[in-house]
Amino acid sequence: MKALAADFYERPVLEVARDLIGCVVEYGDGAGVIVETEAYHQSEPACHAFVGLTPRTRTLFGPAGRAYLYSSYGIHVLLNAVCERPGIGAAVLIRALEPVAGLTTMRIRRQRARSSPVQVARATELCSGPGKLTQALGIGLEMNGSDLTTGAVRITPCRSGCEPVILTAPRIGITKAIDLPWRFCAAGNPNVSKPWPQPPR
DNA sequence: CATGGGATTGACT
DNA sequence: GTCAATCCCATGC
Repeated sequence: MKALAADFYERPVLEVARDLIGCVVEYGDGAGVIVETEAYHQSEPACHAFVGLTPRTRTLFGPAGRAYLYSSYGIHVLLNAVCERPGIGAAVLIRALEPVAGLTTMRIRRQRARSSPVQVARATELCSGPGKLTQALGIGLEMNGSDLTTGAVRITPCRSGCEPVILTAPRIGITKAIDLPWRFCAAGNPNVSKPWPQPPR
């Protein structure tokens, strides 16, 4: 399957975040369907680009369709897709995947960092979080700035006819701009990270 | 150069 | 529910 092209990413970040649900992240032998995303934009303080152009945010302000990778809490690597025009700092955080290929390798990678192998037995525990999925796929900081449209980390389109029902909710794990409903989840998918979004009643 | 705060996870009470 | 691990990098002196 052909990777999504740059014009897919060169749109308002909220649209891209929603449209990425159902698309597939591929790297090496591993792959997973995106089931959870969050949008970040330079206009709001939770976004790294809010502080302007620095060495850290260079990728964020670059061309759309690149991977923005950074280290969180010094332990985890988080994968984002850069969006909008160059000069605009915006990206979609990929928060969770439904594993579809390379599960054996994912289990080995995830098990390495754990004292207990119990949790990695479940497929739904392999990529149910932004730090987990990069570890499961083996994506490291060295991929920062790489091109998602032509590079080793690829994102391919949602299979037509398989578009999931999407839930919108406030972003999680942040302390600023916590009110913005910029989190998108595939409704009812068990691979979504906790806390699960409140379903509409 | 020193300091402090995370877009998290997993272990433990 | 609480809490620590661990490091990048923005900020300030």
